[in-house]
Amino acid sequence: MNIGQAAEASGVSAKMIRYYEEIGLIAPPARTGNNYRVYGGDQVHVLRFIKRARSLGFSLEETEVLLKLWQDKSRSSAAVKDIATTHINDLERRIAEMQGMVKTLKNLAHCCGGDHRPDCPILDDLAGDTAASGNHDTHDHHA
Amino acid sequence: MNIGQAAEASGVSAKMIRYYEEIGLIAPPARTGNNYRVYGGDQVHVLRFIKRARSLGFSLEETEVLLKLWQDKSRSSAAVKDIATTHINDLERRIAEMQGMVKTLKNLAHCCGGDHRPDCPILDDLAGDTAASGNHDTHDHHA
DNA sequence: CTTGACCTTCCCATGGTGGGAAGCCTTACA
DNA sequence: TGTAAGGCTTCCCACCATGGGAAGGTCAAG
Repeated sequence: MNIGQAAEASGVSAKMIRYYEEIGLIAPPARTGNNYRVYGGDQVHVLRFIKRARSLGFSLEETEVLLKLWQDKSRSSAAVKDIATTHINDLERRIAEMQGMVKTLKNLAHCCGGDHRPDCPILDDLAGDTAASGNHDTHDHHA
Repeated sequence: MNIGQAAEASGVSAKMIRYYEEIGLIAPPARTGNNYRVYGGDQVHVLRFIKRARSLGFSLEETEVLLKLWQDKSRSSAAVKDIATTHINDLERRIAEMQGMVKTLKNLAHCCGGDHRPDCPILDDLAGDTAASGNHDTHDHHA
């Protein structure tokens, strides 16, 4: 199985497969006489593992640890759970952060006319002219 | 006002101020005889604008557009609102994506014993041995 | 034998940010 | 006056993952 087939079978691009090898995430595969990489079912399985971990938002670093745990038959599931819960917390922190942004932006957008006139509380907020004053230099020439 | 003071006054690091200048986000400031950058209140205002936009998750590209709109006294607030709502949608899409990850992970973590034994549905899922079997440890562990 | 589809390595780009080196300038203090 | 500290300048490198593409080797089918 060449790298192209392995990519197709795993859903990981050939580019990334080479990269994962380069950074030591996966072992260098065998090579044919023409220097082509050759992969087997096991390697594809590993690649799919990586792909799935990435799709759940684990970093490559975390993925590497998970991969080692997966291959370590005497692991404790607690170690895996630790990584997962840490990652969940991280995700939830980022979600909350973004939700804060959304909330603020929705507020601002709600107050913005969205018309042909220049008056815009969104820009006022960005500029630091918070609602209190409300009077940036505008309304000089408006409709 | 040197770059250090401008950084302090705006909350944007000196490093970033130079970078923003390099990519054309802000205009090159005047220089003193010793080649030091000199900033005034206006520039600091611009930097604070950028800082605020970044803190709301706008990309530098979006920030550049917003900055131009801010400085265009004849803008229409609709243009600003468009950018904001697009950004809100983008944020909400990413939030939903991460929430999906969290949901899956919580499920898996909930089913994981988190003990000294190796059986771990999280790894099973990553490995693709998911639902079909489902018989990891079905046995009761003090979950 | 040619054509096209692979494979190889190598370099570059992205988005934002930080780190740090080498060298100049200014200020303060002994 | 000498020196030390700290600020400024430019320049290069690093991160995290991923993609793009060039230059060249190789293989299979027509």
